[in-house]
Amino acid sequence: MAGIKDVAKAAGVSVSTVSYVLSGKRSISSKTTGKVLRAIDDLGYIPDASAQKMRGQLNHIIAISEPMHEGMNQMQYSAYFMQSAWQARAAGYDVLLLTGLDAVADIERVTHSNLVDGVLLLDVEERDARVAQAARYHKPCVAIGLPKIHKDCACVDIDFAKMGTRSADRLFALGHRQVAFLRAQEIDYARHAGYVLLFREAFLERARQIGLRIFESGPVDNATFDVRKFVGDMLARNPRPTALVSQSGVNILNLTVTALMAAGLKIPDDISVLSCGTFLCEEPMRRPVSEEPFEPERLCSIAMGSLISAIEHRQGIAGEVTLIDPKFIDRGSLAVAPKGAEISTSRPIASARKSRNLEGELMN
Amino acid sequence: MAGIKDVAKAAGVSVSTVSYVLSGKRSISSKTTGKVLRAIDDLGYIPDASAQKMRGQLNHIIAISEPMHEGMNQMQYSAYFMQSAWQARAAGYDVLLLTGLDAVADIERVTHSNLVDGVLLLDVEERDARVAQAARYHKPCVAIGLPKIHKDCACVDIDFAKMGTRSADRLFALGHRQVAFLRAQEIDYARHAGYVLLFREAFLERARQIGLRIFESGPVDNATFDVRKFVGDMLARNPRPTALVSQSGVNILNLTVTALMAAGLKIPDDISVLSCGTFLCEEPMRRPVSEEPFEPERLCSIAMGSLISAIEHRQGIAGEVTLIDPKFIDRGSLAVAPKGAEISTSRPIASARKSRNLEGELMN
DNA sequence: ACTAATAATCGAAACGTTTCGATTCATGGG
DNA sequence: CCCATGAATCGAAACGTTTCGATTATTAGT
Repeated sequence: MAGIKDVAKAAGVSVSTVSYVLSGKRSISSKTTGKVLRAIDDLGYIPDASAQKMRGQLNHIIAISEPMHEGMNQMQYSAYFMQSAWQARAAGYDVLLLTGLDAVADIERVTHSNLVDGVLLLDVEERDARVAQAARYHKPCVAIGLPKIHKDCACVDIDFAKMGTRSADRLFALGHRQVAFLRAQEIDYARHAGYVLLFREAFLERARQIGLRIFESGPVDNATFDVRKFVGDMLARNPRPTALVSQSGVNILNLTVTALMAAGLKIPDDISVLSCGTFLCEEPMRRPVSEEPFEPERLCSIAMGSLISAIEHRQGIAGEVTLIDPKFIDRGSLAVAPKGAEISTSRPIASARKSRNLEGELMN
Repeated sequence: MAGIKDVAKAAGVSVSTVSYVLSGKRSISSKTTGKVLRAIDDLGYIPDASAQKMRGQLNHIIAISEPMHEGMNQMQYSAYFMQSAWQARAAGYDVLLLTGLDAVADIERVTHSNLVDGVLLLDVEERDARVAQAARYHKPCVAIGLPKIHKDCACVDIDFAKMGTRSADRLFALGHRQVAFLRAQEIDYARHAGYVLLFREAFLERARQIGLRIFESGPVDNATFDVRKFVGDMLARNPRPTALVSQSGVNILNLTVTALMAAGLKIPDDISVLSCGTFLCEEPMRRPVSEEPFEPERLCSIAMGSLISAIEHRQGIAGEVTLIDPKFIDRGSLAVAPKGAEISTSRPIASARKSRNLEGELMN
């Protein structure tokens, strides 16, 4: 393998001259520059990354920590990871993936051994050890997510609390007063995934404040959840909910939507549906559903940007929190609450076209 | 950051003694060993990876190359990648992901700059530049896949040619003579994905040899493929195919199976279904289908094993080819060819009456 | 008690860069 | 013609390890 010495020899100059040609930190005559560049090209010289790093140069490597855990949503998982990798690459950084179960140890290993320039934390939970221990890394560190303890780590996330408040308000403004709430998977609450908890809490709290009556689903498990029962119970209520807010994954939501339609309800005329803190690939949905989505691309872009800026300007970012406004995607599954449904369940739901027409006329 | 000098000072020994304690390459008295280990622990010392690498030590980093390309199957993509990362980690290696579009340049960069100890190539195509250029890397390199030119690179893959032959034989042995063949996505043939071509070629060739009549689908595009037409055309043939071999993805296959069942055909009594070179997540399938699957886990395990062995024993593996026997998963969708169907299509297809009606409908 | 072997430890060179300070050479102002 | 300035280049130190050869301390064999 050709080293800088070989280049120097081939070009008939000293080692330091070659280095200065490459870094441009001192002026070099154009004649010499030419000779050196030609030699570099001839020999296919590429500087040794380790030697450079030893001299305090940047590696242009970023560690991404995403420990594998059970019930992990593969799609969602790779969405964040791929986005981050892509963003990093666009900025000239390579990505070292850490999936080990003892994440803190892994991060400490790669930072202390000076293998990476910075760290990005994915899939962080409400009480995340990786974030809590960030001070130990001695390298810039950014998390996507907002754990309780985050004073030693920069955090970037969607403002899920605002999302909860806003969703309650949104339905209220449309006249809904009875709202069904479909929980996320139980396992996500159990592992204290921040976004799940933040949204639910804020949503329920706001609902209470403004007088939205909530019918919350039982625990959800993708494999065993009984959608028919949930929908049955929901429609049996009096007064019947006129809107459904879902935190659940695309599969369960799709089944639920299908069941609602099978029960003769039209979306959004008879029932509004809103999915929050989710990532609906359009494809498998029976009917498009409006949502306040995850935004892996935007989040990763912001996080990676601030991480790289911290790295390159060698300035700390510990404790910085960036919450971005949730976005609303209108797929037409939200509408004004139907008048009839609030008063009594003994009326036909929507099975008859007439009744809906009548309602429509009455509302004019 | 504590360095080896600090440890030496704290333990009251020389730098080289500390190094020997760590590497165990010379005998050190247990008293000294104790002092040194305590100092290391106190200071939280972790050796600088760059300095070690400069002395010719291994990095324990493996580059995984998986260029992003259009129409990439996210699920399948991450399956291989995650498996590899997992296997690497289990062997004490971290993983550097290269997704850039100019893959050869990226690999050359990380190998020449001595950033990684070896390279794993994923998603390789029949004429894969990364494999063809493997000689330039000067580091051990293993590909999952078997391109035409592979003399400078070790290759690990399922024996898709054997899979093709065996599938033809399997159906023949069950008495099938008329077989429909559902192609993979056109884009996969177009980019010369090796497995797709190898399987199809071997399957069709063997079919010709033993006298299997093949009805091949038109070009498939996940977004636009007309499943109804394909199934309609297939059932309209005389004699009607008694088996379906599919190279297509799970979505199209599922639709096809659904259409077949809707047409009144029972699987496997009226028609056998076999999926080859696929990765059927059970969940979304309307009916389980027997398959000769991809085996990401096995493949990655073998590939990573031989890569790491080459790295650690510093011995070349260029040109080594490992083809593993395809596996057959019986999900009960294969059966002996129905007697009637072979002779004439004027006979009822299934045991039932409405099948003719449906045939008629489909032909409209 | 003396030598030979072995165990334990140390000092210094080497790995491939970057960068500081020193040196040389040309240029222009007085 | 001399000195000061700046451009172009060089030599050597430094980064944090590993490892070689040398040195000293210990043990065993006679």
